[in-house]
Parts: sequence; C-alpha cells; structure tokens
Amino acid sequence: MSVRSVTLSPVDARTPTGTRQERKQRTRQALLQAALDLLEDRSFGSLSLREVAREAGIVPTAFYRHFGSMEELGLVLIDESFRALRQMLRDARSGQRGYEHVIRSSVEILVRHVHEHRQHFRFIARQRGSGVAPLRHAIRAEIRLFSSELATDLARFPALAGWSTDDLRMMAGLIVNAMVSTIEELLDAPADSPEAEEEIVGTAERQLRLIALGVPAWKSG
Amino acid sequence: MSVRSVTLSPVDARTPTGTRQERKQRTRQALLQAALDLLEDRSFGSLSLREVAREAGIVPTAFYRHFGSMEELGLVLIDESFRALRQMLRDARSGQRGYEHVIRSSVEILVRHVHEHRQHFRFIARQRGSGVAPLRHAIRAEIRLFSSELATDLARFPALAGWSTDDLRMMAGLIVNAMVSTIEELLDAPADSPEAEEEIVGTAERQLRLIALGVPAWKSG
DNA sequence: TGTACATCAGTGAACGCGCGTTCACTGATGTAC
DNA sequence: TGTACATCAGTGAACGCGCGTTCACTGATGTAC
Repeated sequence: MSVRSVTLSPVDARTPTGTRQERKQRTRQALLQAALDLLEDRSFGSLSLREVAREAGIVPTAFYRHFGSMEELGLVLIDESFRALRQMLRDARSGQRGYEHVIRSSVEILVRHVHEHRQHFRFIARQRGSGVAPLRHAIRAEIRLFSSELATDLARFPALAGWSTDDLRMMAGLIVNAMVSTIEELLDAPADSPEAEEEIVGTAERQLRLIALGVPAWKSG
Repeated sequence: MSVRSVTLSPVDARTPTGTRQERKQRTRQALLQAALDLLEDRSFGSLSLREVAREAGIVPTAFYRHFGSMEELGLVLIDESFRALRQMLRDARSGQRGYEHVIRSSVEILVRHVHEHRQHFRFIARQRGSGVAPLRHAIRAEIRLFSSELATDLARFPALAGWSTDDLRMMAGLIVNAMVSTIEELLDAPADSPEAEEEIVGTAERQLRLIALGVPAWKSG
C-alpha cells in the first residue's frame, strides 16, 4: 500500500484523527462492536480476549488499556443493552389509550427496537440463563427491575387500580415472559421473511389480549 | 492404599464387574453424569472433552470409545432431559378435572420433576438460547414439540372445544413460556428455602389462573 | 512560537498451560474349537 | 474343561495450536515553560 493511498483513505475508526482521548474512545467502541459481531452465532463464554482484540484490529495486550477482563467488557454490553430496553419501555409508556391500542403499539415498539438493536438483544438472549455466572446474574437483575417498572405502569390502568402489588407483579412477570419469548422468536426468524415476522407479532398480540381478557374476572387483594 | 482396602471397597462404577458390555455402559453413564456435574455453574460450550473425561475417571482418548465429540454427548443429554419432560406431561395428563385442579396438580408435578431431574433441567435451561448452535436448535425443536402436544391436550377442555388450532397453539405457547420461566426460577431458588419455592409456585399458579380466566371471554375461530 | 519532557495507547516477544486429536500399545474379556 | 486367537475399552506419549498474561518498548500526542 502506497503512502498516497493511506493519505487519501476516508476517515474511519483506524484513521488517527482527533485527540488522544477521542481515539481511545473509538478503540473502546471497536472492541465492544467486535464482541457483538462475533456473538452472531456464538456465546459470550466462548469468546476469547484475543479474538475480540483481533476483530477490533488491535494487539491482544492493548485490550487491557480498555477493559480489565472479558467479563468487564460483558458487563458494559449488558448495561448498553438494557439502556436500549429502558428506552423502549419509556416509548411504550407515552400516549396509551385502552387495552387494544396499548397492546398493538407495545408490540410494534418491541419489534422496532429488536430491529434497531438486534445485536444487543441477541447478546442478552444468548447470555441470559447461560454462560458466565456474573453476567447471567446481572441480566436476571435487570429483567426483574424491568418487570417491576412494568408492574408500576400497569397500576395506572383503571381496571387494575384495585390490584395488590403482588398480583401486579405476577401479571407483569407473565407479560415479560411473553415478550422475552417473542424477542427470541424474532431473533430466530429469517431476516428476509415479513410473513414469519407477522405471525410472531400476531401471536404476541393475541397472547397479550388473552391475558387482558382475564383481568375483569380476576379477584385481587 | 493397601490391597486389602481395595478388596473391601463397595461395588461402584469403578469396580470392574459385569460383562465388558455392562462396564462400557457404566463408563458411558459416568461421562454423561460427569458433564451434568460440571454444568452446575458452567455452560456446556465451556466444557472441554478433557475435563469431562477427567471427571469420569478415564483418559481423554477413551472418551472417543463412547462419543464422537462433545456435541454428540450434548445431544444425548438433551434426549435424556426431554424424555423426563415428556414423562412429566404424561403424568399431568392423567385424571384431570376442572381448571383449578388441573392448575394445582400440573404445577405440583412440574415442581416434583424439577427436584427429581434438577441437573437435566438445569442443563436445558442453560443451553436453551445460548451456546452451541446445534444443541440450541435441538432444544428449541423439542420445546416446540412439547408446546404442540400441550395444544392437543388443551383441545379436550370443553371451554376450548371451539378454538382454532392457531389459538390453541398461541395459548399453549403462553403456558409453556410461563412454565419455562417457573422452572428457571425454581433452579435459581436457594435449595433450602421452602418459602422461596412456595412463592414461585404461588406465582405460577396465579399466572395460569389469570390465563384461564381469559378463556371464556375469548372469541376464537 | 519553540523546546524539553511526560503521558500513554498500542506493539511484539515470550511464557507456561490446557486443549483436541493421532497413534501404537496393553491386557482383560469374549469366542471358537 | 483347556487352549489359541480375536476383540476392544482404556492407556500414555506426542503433536501443534490458541489461549491469557507479563514485560520492556515505541513513538505520537499532550503539556509546561
């Protein structure tokens, strides 16, 4: 490669521009992205530090300038992923009217976020329940927190106003299970098949509707 | 260790008794059991062939007398695990009368089977969604089959007699999700806390009850 | 603006280790006569 | 029952490989004067 071609190459992650701090940040992001890319069809526990460094275009030893270990990198990925999930919940909260509308718009928001943050969702789905224990526990804790927030939101519905906290949590858990399962099915579905996706979405909506239909008959408190 | 102590030791997996065939079978079982023991706090993908052989008390190369690879061993574990699950479903099928009774006895059977086949259930819970792709797909397929069988069973309830196949599958999926999540919570619960287990069981029962309450209001077909 | 020094992201050699897999083997069990 | 041979579960040495981590280093960027 000539000096000229290097000079003319477009600005990318490898081009040494910006302050030292900015470039360090860029390498850090490259490491996180490399891990997500490699997780396409692997589990986090089977990723090696060397693989991730290689994919990010740096030498293995430089990895330690950014993370103390692979586990530390994993915890950052979990944090990033749940930031996306929380954003999703915030979106779903705004402007809700009536069960049917809430169900439709919630599922639509879910699908949109799965598309937008596919790699993060897949990382969470893969790592949840399996693999490195500290990461597994961190994910469980985040999902529990997520479920609690949903329970709080549910309490705002008139039909659920009289429900006990325990029952609200029970219902939130049921919904979260259905949503997690829907996410997993969306991640598994062929990317180029809108029909497959529509069926998954339809099933998710009907599951939420069935749950909602049980509400008026429930005796809580 | 003296010759005498060896001579007096009780008959166990290591004692060379029985036909060659029987002893081979015992080593095979020791390998499967070794893998389950090691999976206590690990994921299958991180197990090495050498570790499993070591735990089973044989030399790494002897592993190949029993399985062609770790993946092959994993598939056998999946088969064994779902044999237990299918037995559970068969138990749950017998002698059902009315929603409330079915819900109580189904959850009770679930809890009993989780206790009896704890290691197999944990293996499935850990491997589902994560790790080695062929094993993940095998588990997904088994769960889908399991869900289909449940849908068939549901059709026998008078209240569900008129439901479309699609709606029965949708409801079965919802129930299976709740059950899978319940299994995961039972596996995570401290083994010596009956209160924690009772709460999980109580939540599972109420979730199934809420789903059942939606049935009369559902318009299917 | 120019100079001298400090910082520090990234380098590259080196280490000891456990891995999967091969190979020729051993010796107890099984079988044919 | 006794003998000669076949089978085959398990052994042990050896291989090349990628791993995480250490260490002393380089040289561009940043800072103090």
